[in-house]
Amino acid sequence: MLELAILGLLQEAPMHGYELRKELTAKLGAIRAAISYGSLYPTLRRLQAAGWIAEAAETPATAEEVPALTSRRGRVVYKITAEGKERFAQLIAQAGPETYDDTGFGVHFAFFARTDQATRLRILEGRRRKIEERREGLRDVLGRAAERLDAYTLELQRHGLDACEREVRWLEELIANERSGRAPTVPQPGTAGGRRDNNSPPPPGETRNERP
Amino acid sequence: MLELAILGLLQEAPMHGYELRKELTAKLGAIRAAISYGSLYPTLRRLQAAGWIAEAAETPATAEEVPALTSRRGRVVYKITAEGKERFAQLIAQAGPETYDDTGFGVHFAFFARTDQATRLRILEGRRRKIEERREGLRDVLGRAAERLDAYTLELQRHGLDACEREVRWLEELIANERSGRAPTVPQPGTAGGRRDNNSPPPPGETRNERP
DNA sequence: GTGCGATGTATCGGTCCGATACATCGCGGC
DNA sequence: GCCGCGATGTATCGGACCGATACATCGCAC
Repeated sequence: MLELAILGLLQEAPMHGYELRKELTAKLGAIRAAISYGSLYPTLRRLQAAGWIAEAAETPATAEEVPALTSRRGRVVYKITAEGKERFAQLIAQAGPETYDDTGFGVHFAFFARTDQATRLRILEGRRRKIEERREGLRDVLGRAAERLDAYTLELQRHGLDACEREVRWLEELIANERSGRAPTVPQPGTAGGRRDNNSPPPPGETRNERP
Repeated sequence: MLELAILGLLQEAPMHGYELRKELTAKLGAIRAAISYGSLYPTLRRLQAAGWIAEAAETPATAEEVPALTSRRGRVVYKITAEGKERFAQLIAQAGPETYDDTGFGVHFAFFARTDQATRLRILEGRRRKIEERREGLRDVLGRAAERLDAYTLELQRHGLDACEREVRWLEELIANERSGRAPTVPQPGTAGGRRDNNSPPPPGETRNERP
């Protein structure tokens, strides 16, 4: 998952580790707390070894000398390679079972702007199926095994069941949008009107994963 | 976390691994998919080595002989020890930062029936604080960084924000319940009346972690 | 009698986390 | 003038947990 997220982000701009973590946190804030450096740096090393990313020269640009002298080992900026872009396209399109768990789905969804419509639909439906299964499991427990469990455990299940039902509805709307119209935004009927002027610029417009 | 969950479950009855996994899945179904055997068995070994749990003789009960002969190595039933109960009480009462992440909170909550009220309150409030922080982070991103992100990413954040707000409300109700009255069930105003005769038997009644 | 799904124990490699360490830079306070 | 401190920045280590895999037994349907 981290691999996919890094390749996706580096496609927008070259970055060094610290920056990458911040962007990752902003983009995936809804689904996970913050990527640990203990995962990030080893993964960067792995991706570099595989040839999917490469060190970009830390451009002094138009800077005068300041030409080292003190050994210089500051930030390491990475950029994605052509092979890396292919790898990203492959990862984003193929759907294993891990594509539908909480984290996997979140990461895939976060890069839907770089995913073609058929794949988007396939992933949304797979996720819906998975959540429906979880929902049925919870209903079973709440129905059949209710008297074996204490009130707190039951309350936890109820809250989980509610979250499942809500997510299924959300997915339904996204799927409907995907099939007919286009804009990824959901109307959100409950919470009054939009809080600002519901910013949906021209729909991201099939940004493809070909080379620019 | 797994350690805490196992200790908690074995306090209800001795069990073997397979059974433990099923119970774990039923009890924690709302917060995680299913515990892997790749975690479960090593953890059982670790707990046994530490003396928190012990192998219970696989009672043939009143069974006639069938006394081995074929080397016999079937299910291994574990039971909790006195030291294990102490360990459980210690783990359940102490709150590190991991107590408030999704999994940690879920496990603690699932054993609230074995937790004293002061600790319950502390954990609920800690969790609320953490979710409020996540919520603020998402609001920031949706407010300030909105134009830098594509429509799908924004929709993901919105959905996450909604989940945060919902969980905060849920926690508020639980906290209020905990402070004044007693029953852990939340009134749930939206979804009509209870689906069955809302089974809250005598409130779990401070089941303490002393020996029975 | 045979295959097949549920029950049951177990290991291995890999991903990711949390703690920790350490170095630099800019800025405000004394 | 200089000192601390928070932000920036790279890096490693042990441990928790997962997913795949292997293998053995039992009961039952076909």
